[in-house]
Amino acid sequence: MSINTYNCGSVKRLSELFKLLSEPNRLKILCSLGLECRPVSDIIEDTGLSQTNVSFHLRALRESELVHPERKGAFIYYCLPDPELLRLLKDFSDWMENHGSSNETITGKKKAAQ
Amino acid sequence: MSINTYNCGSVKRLSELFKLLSEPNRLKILCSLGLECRPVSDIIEDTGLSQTNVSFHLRALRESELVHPERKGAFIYYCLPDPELLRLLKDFSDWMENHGSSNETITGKKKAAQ
DNA sequence: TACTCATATGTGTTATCGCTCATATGTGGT
DNA sequence: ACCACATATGAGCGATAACACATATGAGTA
Repeated sequence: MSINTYNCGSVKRLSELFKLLSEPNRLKILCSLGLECRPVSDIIEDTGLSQTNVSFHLRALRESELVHPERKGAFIYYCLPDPELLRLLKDFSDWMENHGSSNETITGKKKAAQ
Repeated sequence: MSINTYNCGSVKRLSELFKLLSEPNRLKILCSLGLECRPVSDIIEDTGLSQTNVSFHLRALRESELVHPERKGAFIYYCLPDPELLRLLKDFSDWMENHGSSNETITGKKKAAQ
């Protein structure tokens, strides 16, 4: 057992978290946010997504508290309440690179190495 | 920039990885695998999923090289080629706990464990 | 008050996903 | 060769997700 059984109790919640991160545009939004709080308009410009779409994804992120809104006048600034999340994303990203097996890529994009 | 811009180049691939992990049953399968190589029959018993369903998910995991099959007689053993993945999962799981915000739980369903 | 800008929300459409059923493939034993 | 068992695969169905459109809310300003 030990690490084998792993934390399978929280699989449900864990999968919900991953589901949130499994949407490229939502990831983009999180990345665009980075460590700063930014108004939606910035995110829109940054990601190139439609206003509706950004708002749509922000809702999902907000409801699971991955981001958190702050009014400032007419603008609403979104922040990552826990920037540690970025580190986790980076860990995964790095792992993917080294995983070497390489082409995760369903998209057919192949990369040289690390 | 720095961590802000993050690795937004590989957002696509990262999201694909997360999509794989966003399915509770796929997560269960990975957990059930743990560090050992195990035949499909074990996974089926362990997870309580149907044979077809397990096979279905194994295909997805296999095709992205998150697991890797090894024939042994009539049986096919599946392994995690890179157990580091389990650590990443654990990191996320831990983060979720501490994230405190608590109820990720979009479904509103609160669960102790099982 | 009315008008503008920033953002959110409800509805409907389309695509994708997870699952199951039935069946196929592959392996070992007789 | 046949049979039993382990696993994989393809087709089809129902649920859900992402998106756009139109519209609503809410803040600021005049």
